[in-house]
Amino acid sequence: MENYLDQLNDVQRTAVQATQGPCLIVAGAGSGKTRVLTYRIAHLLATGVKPWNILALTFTNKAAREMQKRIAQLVGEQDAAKLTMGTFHSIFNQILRVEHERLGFPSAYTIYDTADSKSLVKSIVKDLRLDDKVYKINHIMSRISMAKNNLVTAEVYRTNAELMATDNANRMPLIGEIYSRYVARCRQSAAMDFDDLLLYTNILFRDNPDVLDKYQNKFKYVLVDEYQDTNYAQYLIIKKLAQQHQNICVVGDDAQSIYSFRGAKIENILNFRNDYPQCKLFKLEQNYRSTQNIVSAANSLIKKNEHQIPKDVFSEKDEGEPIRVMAAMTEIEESYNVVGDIFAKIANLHCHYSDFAVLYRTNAQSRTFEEALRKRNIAYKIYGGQSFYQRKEVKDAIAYMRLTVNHNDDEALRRIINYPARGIGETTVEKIAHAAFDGKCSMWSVITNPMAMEAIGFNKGTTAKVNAFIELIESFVANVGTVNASDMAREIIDRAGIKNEYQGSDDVEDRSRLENIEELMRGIDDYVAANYTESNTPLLAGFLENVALITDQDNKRTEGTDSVTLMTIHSAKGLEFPYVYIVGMEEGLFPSAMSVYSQHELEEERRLFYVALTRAMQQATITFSRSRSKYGGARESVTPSRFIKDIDPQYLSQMSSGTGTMGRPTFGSSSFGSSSFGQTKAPMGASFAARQRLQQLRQPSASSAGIVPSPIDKVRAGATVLHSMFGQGKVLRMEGEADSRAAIIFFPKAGEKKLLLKFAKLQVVD
DNA sequence: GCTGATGGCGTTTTT
DNA sequence: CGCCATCAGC
Repeated sequence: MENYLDQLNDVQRTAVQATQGPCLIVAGAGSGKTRVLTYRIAHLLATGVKPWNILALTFTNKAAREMQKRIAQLVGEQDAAKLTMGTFHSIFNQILRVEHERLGFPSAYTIYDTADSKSLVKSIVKDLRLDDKVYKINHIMSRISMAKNNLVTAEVYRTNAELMATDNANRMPLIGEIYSRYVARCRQSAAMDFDDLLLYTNILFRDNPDVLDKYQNKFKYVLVDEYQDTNYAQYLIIKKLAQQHQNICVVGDDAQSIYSFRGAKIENILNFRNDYPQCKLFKLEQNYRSTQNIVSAANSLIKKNEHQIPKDVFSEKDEGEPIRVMAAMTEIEESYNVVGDIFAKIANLHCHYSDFAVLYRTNAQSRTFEEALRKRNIAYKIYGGQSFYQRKEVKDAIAYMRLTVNHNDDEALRRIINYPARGIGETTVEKIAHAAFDGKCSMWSVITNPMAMEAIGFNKGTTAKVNAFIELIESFVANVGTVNASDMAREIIDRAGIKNEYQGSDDVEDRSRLENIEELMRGIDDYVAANYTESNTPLLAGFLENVALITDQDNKRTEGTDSVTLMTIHSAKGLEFPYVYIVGMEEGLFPSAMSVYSQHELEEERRLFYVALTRAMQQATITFSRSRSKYGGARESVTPSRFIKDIDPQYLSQMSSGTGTMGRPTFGSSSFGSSSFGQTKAPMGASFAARQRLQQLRQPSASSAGIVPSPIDKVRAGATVLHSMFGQGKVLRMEGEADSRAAIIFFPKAGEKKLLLKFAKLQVVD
């Protein structure tokens, strides 16, 4: 502990020691950002600052946990546990639970997740009898979210000329109205969405100077990680909290700001020095992660951006290899090249599967790589996709718990009032919802109010069914304040009969649903175990307080297994791998986003590419396929990424282009991918290209020499070939075994034809 | 209520 | 091209 300062380089050490006053730490990729942050906190503690006076904010639970762990190693569990450390949302959620009265919310308010919000917006659009084809739910949600992130309340929204003009131009003049109703319905349901946690914190501090003062004095030292990712609401909270003591330290890297689509404002970090003119600026420029070549290549790329804090990231590691650029004819070949390369490295270099990462722009791009990895029996894990808490069965179970704790939670009620099916149909639910709307109350208040129910005029059967539902929930309520969360949750699951839906089925899906419910129960058990003391019985309400803020980003089940990582570049931020493949790099990072970038978007795409490159420690490989077009299909007139040419060529490999499938592409000229297949109607051109493609499949390119594509891929590629060869023919489906299949092709003039495919050799059968 | 057809639409993701 | 949501129809 006493020599912890020796474990830092000069800049890091000064940054750690500059504890007083505002401080901006610009941390280049791989420069030991987390290290500085944790040591800084340790140093604060060592110099006598009390742990409860320190607030440290992160963006993900994972980052918070990681930091907590590392601080505990430095200063011990005791002190580390007394720090206020966590995500923005979780910390301000905690504060709002305490100060709820100031905002007129009950302390057991529900947190609506994205699905709840979406369903609420949908129901409002329906109430207003608007066309949901015009009023696109996702668009409305992002407008509302954007407004909240910028602290624009519904009233302000509706009086803001610019916002209204935009909505009018988009033929959605009533978004302001939807926003108002959304806010009202959330209130009636005693619910906050994710954005509300930040918005209401701002309102709390704005309207209650005494409360603000209390927290300003509690948090004498404020530290923020990933500052480049803060949005306006977060920015303002931090600013207010730090106003009195001015001990605000933000850490981040403007070159890694890649979340503007969800409200992040790179300006926050760029303008920090304007907000705090006396701020001390530290630049962590030594990269401890990557070879010189990777660092230089990344620098040469990011240098092209106008808006940035200039810095000179350098590495003292070996020069290392140049960045490899590999082109392939098809995405299948691309994945074979990459996987073949991984395979060869594992065989030759004695490295592990977990040393490799395949990074792409969109989740959909993982498919071909998954298949290629499976063919080779290489273990892989794929990040992204549905998270545990978003699964239907888990959400259903939690909805029961939510409704038990907060009766007014309309979204929970809607979800389970007829689940498992108890004969309460949609019509009934809509009638209740309307009555709730008219009465400005929650749906629960309607169904538990005999007069209201009478007024709607349900028949006996329906009334009985609704009453049975009420009784079920009421029976939980009796115990929810005394029985511990585990037992309570078990009682709810059993009595609600959720498991019956899946029990006894031998469908794998149903099995996994049961397992997920068990997993949820174990999670609640863990919560109880972690919070149990003699004087404190952890209740269900306590578990629910945070459950919406939990994600399973770092899943225990996949952690530690030796496997290749497949993920989007976005989710790779903060990680590092010896070998990184940045794949699918044609047409920029996002296949359909050709030449649509505004200057800002272009710079963010460049930063994204920068993030991808700087994940690599030993070697980075960029690959792209010449056949990928916007939505599948075969098209050859694809320009290679405009971003590859932003890298200084001296850091790129000059690979042999002997096979025509490898090597550095020719930039800026039509010689690359000049054949116009897919656009042409000339069958000869198409079949020439198709023959070429077949050639590719028969003769694997240099990097994949010795690797024979599996029959399935040949057939799959075969389908593409067929499509190309016969021009207007449409491959309807494939039949038969992998190595000998039939392709059913529909020809507009000749009708259906069956073609036999044997190892990609074609034979017309019918 | 469930199933098949049909049509529309399509980044990145944490909380 | 495929996946999803939605809806008609049993």
